[in-house]
Amino acid sequence: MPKIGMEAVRKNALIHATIAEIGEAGTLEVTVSQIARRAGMSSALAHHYFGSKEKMFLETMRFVLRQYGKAVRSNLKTARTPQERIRAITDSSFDSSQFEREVIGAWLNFYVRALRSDETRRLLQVYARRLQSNLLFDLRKLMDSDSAEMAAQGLAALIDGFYIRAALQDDVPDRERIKSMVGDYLNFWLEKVSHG
Amino acid sequence: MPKIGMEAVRKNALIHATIAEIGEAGTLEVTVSQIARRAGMSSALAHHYFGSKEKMFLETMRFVLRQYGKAVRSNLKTARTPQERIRAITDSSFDSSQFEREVIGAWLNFYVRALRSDETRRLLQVYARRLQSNLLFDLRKLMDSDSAEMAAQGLAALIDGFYIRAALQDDVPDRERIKSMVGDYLNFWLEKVSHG
Amino acid sequence: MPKIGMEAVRKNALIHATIAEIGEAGTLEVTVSQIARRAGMSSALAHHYFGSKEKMFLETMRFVLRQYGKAVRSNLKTARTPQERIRAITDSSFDSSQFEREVIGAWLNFYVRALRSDETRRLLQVYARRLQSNLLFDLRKLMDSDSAEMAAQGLAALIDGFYIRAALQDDVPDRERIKSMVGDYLNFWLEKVSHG
Amino acid sequence: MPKIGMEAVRKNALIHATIAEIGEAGTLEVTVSQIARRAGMSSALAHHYFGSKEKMFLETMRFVLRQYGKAVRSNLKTARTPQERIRAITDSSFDSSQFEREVIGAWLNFYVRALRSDETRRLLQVYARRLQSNLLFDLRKLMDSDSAEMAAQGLAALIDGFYIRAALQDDVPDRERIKSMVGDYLNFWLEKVSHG
DNA sequence: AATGAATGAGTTTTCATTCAT
DNA sequence: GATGAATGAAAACTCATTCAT
Repeated sequence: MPKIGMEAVRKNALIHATIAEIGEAGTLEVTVSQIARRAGMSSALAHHYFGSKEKMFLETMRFVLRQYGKAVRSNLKTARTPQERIRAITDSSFDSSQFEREVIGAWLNFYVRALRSDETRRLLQVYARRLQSNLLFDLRKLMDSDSAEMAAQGLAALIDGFYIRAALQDDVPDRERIKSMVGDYLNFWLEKVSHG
Repeated sequence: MPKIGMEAVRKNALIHATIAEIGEAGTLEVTVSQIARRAGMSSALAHHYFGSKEKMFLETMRFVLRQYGKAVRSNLKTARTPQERIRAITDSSFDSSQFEREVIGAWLNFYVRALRSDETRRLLQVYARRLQSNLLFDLRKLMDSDSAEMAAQGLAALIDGFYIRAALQDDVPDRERIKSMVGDYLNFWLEKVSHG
Repeated sequence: MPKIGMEAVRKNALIHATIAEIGEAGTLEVTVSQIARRAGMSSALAHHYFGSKEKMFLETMRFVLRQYGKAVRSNLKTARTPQERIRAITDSSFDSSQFEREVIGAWLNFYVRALRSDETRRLLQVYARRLQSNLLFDLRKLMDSDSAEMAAQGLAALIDGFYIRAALQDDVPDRERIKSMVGDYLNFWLEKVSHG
Repeated sequence: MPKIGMEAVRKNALIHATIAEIGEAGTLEVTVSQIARRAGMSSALAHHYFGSKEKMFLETMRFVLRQYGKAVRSNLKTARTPQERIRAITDSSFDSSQFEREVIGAWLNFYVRALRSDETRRLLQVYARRLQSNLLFDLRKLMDSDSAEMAAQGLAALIDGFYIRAALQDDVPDRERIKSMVGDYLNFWLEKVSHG
């Protein structure tokens, strides 16, 4: 077993600490010192590895997005029909790994940072578009292109909406309920295009 | 050039400057100085009138919520059937006054502040619940209570989702398109309960 | 009855408000605004009449010192023997008008201000010396000059000590007890010089 | 040029700078920046080490009280009789280390802060009571309990009075003179109870 | 590699003071 | 005479970042 370089270990620890700190502190205004302390090192070392707070947050974001990508790919493995594939994609946002308070906090953080950080926004959009095009690919097999476009937009909005409400409000349906409601929305579209 | 009755004028100017600054600067981390400068006064005066940054933001939030409440009430005036009333309520979020980039930025600011400020969260929840109960009141006339509950949750999530996407992404449907998609979602529910 | 000029009325109100504010707030860091509000006027008017906070405090100090002077003179009226005169002087510091929490607070304020304000220190010293020379005048009739000097110093220190302790500590003897202890101290000196 | 173990060094420097600044500047309204500059560092570092101005002042107070405690204990070492012990205690306040203008300024600062800071008052009272009970312990061996109580109160007031006068006035007896006058006061009491 | 030490730049907040009316 | 309006200057405090070791 090759010894893992300290760099990777440290960066990893900091990324997880960033997510944990945002989630636990319940605020996006976390300091580098807080994060570093949680990761068991000095803030100076955090800077040493990441160069800046901004870059550390970006790496954390990449990590979270990668996790999400993995969840999607994993769910897609057993999906056969287009419908199953769409469900696999939409369900991924509410997998337990994605739907933990901490991860939701991290996502919200990215959303807010994206308001002013070009790089954050770019990163977020790359993933958003990839998700959209995946959805579209399968939706188009089930309906006309215009409908597919709208269904994709609607699905994405519904997912984001449930996500943000989970972060900010109390009386929100649980994971399974949400998944089934998103599934219903997809069915609505399928029925609409078949009956219409 | 001091004049009488400036308090209302100044407070108003500061509230609008807060919204404008958040919207234009594209960040939620605005300082009192920035806002005061935009409103054409010193930061000391802003503190003089509001007491603290927190209170200034709370007042701004109340203003935005009041604006939203007005939009809802105005739209409800011509609504006759439950269906029309529901449409009136959901459409209000996408009225031009609500759907400007600056106002969306302000809303996002409140969402994020609600993460740690009890008073902000309370204020937001008061409005959210009022909205929910209004929707439920009319939805229950059209479907069973369980369905109404879910439809209300779904509508709220869809609205929030479109809202946040409008703030953060580029390729988002325009206002009218969104309104019609939210309307479609309502129709889905109405058909479901009538056919089911 | 000639109408008293507003200036005198206002100044008087501000001086009393200064004393009251220091006494009640229990701190020396009172603001001009607080004082002016208590006196029922704007802080701007306070500045109009006094020119500056410093000057307002100096006037207040003069007032308190004048009150003290009056108390001394009043007590001296009925005093016949040197001993009675000395008692009259020392007792004055503990007259009810002088020994109220508010007045003690004001005195303490002057002591502290005297640390950096030359004019305050000068004012305080003028009164202190006048008091000392009054005491000395009578003490010298009862003892040699050196003893008189020391007795005067000791009496003054004892008075100041009880005064500051009354402001800062809880378990301090009451007024009458203090008067009698100061009287005892004087008697000690008288006995010392007669027996020695 | 960072070195290890600087915390103790820096804190120490800041404590001494606090005392020096109060003493030399001749005012109690010293800023953290002034103190930090005198101690040769940035105000940020002062905050880093002490957390707040309040805490820095409290630490300084503890230091001064500790110094005073040391002086008392040192003086008590050679004291054999109750009378000698009392003298040892009362003399300690006028040891050169305690009676420097700067230290007196620091004490006065604490007195004033005690007006509003609960923790400061508590700290001050702890020491005051310890001193009182030490005095009482020995005084009771020499006189009845009531007299001992009064003698202790009188001694404390006399000490405080000389102390504050030394801080604020010019024509005050020197250290040795004061010590002997306090000693005289004790003797007065001893004679009183033996002759009375 | 790792960190304690250190700070500059910036944030909110306070307040004595000034001024037009 | 009186005040609301307004501000500059300064306060305490925070934090990302740098650096010597």
